[in-house]
Amino acid sequence: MTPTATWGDREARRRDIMDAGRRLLSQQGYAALQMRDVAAGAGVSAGTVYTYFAAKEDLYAALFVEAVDEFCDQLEAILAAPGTPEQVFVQVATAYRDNYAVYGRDLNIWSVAFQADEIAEKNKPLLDASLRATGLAVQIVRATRPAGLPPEVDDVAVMSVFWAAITGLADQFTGVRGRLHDRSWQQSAELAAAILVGGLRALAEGH
Amino acid sequence: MTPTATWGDREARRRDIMDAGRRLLSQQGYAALQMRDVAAGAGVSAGTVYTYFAAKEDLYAALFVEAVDEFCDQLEAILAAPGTPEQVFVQVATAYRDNYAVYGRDLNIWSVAFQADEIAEKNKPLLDASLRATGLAVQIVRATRPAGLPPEVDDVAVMSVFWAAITGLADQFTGVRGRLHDRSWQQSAELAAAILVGGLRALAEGH
DNA sequence: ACCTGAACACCGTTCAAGT
DNA sequence: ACCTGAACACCGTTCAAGT
Repeated sequence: MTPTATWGDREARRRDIMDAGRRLLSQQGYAALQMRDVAAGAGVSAGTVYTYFAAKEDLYAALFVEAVDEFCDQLEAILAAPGTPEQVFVQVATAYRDNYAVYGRDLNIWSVAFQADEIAEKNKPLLDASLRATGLAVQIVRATRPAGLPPEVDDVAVMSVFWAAITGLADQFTGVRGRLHDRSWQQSAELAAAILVGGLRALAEGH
Repeated sequence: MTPTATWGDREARRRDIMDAGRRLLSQQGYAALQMRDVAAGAGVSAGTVYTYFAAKEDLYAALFVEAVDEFCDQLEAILAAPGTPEQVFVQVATAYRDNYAVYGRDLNIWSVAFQADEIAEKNKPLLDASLRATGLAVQIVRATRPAGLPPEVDDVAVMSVFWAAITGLADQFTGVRGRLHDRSWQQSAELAAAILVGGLRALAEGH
């Protein structure tokens, strides 16, 4: 993780900068992601960072895209070897929580990315990563949903509700509000899985 | 909402400052909550704000406590005239969403409040408001939960899962990610209610 | 006592000058 | 071309000086 780029090697330099940023962000949080420290960590001057990323926000977005892609890889692994719907829920939620701990608090970047009606060219990677994640989530729903659900309860609707529960759980356990009760992550995720999957099953059975 | 305090009236002055802060925060978001603008909005100089709130964070916390208290008032109204569990869920979620739109993105304040093992005296109002909200949420669960749940699925465990879904839904609809699908808030909240309440019922019936 | 506003500290960002 | 680092802009915060 020590900077390795030599003079003029823009590819390695960019990697050094992202490495330095990732280290600050994941170890000390967003407030510690300061451009002077990123520069120092990458072994360059402050001005140089700006020849690689036009703004701090762009550096953050690049790191976020990287994290979303890793999360997507985990989703693909889960999709490749699915267990029961309950097990899949807990696996997805756990994978998400680890990302959320680092990036969840500052999702404002999403609003930046989608602010313009036309997606700016530089935001394309962010959009692509987001679409990949959404597509995989829908596939997972499709692979695990019970038969017999009413037609208005389609894959996207189910995903939306399950996704809400997953992000909400991750928030409880990465923030400090988790301390308001003493259940473990595993217990909470399993209970959520039991309630959500059971509720979906009940809907399918026409209760 | 125009400043009204006269020289030396600390109570009215404090109200003017909070009014100015609340207006900036709710209309333009956290990034617009700048101390110089708060001061100007309250008709005082920048330095004066600091004789009422030791730091920007304390002003934010005071506004947040105010919002939590209003939310608690809404919870009490729901508790006083409960409908079906599904209806209660949608009512609570909707009340929460409106708060979340303004304060949800910057819940970091919670971590500040609970960081010390001993709660600092100045954070007591924040703690009190938080405990009031938690207590009401548990009461609502108690009033609406089905009979026959296994003993480990107690009120707090249920609240935790339902709360996760509510915060997650609010996040979907106040952020821009909501655009990833086109369901309305009402539709999404009702589906979540049907799944969660149905799942809890299934657990109680021993499925 | 209460209030002002210039000044300080900090951090994102720029740009003239170096190699 | 690539890189440096001093300088600028902005915003939270302080404090000597006013009333």
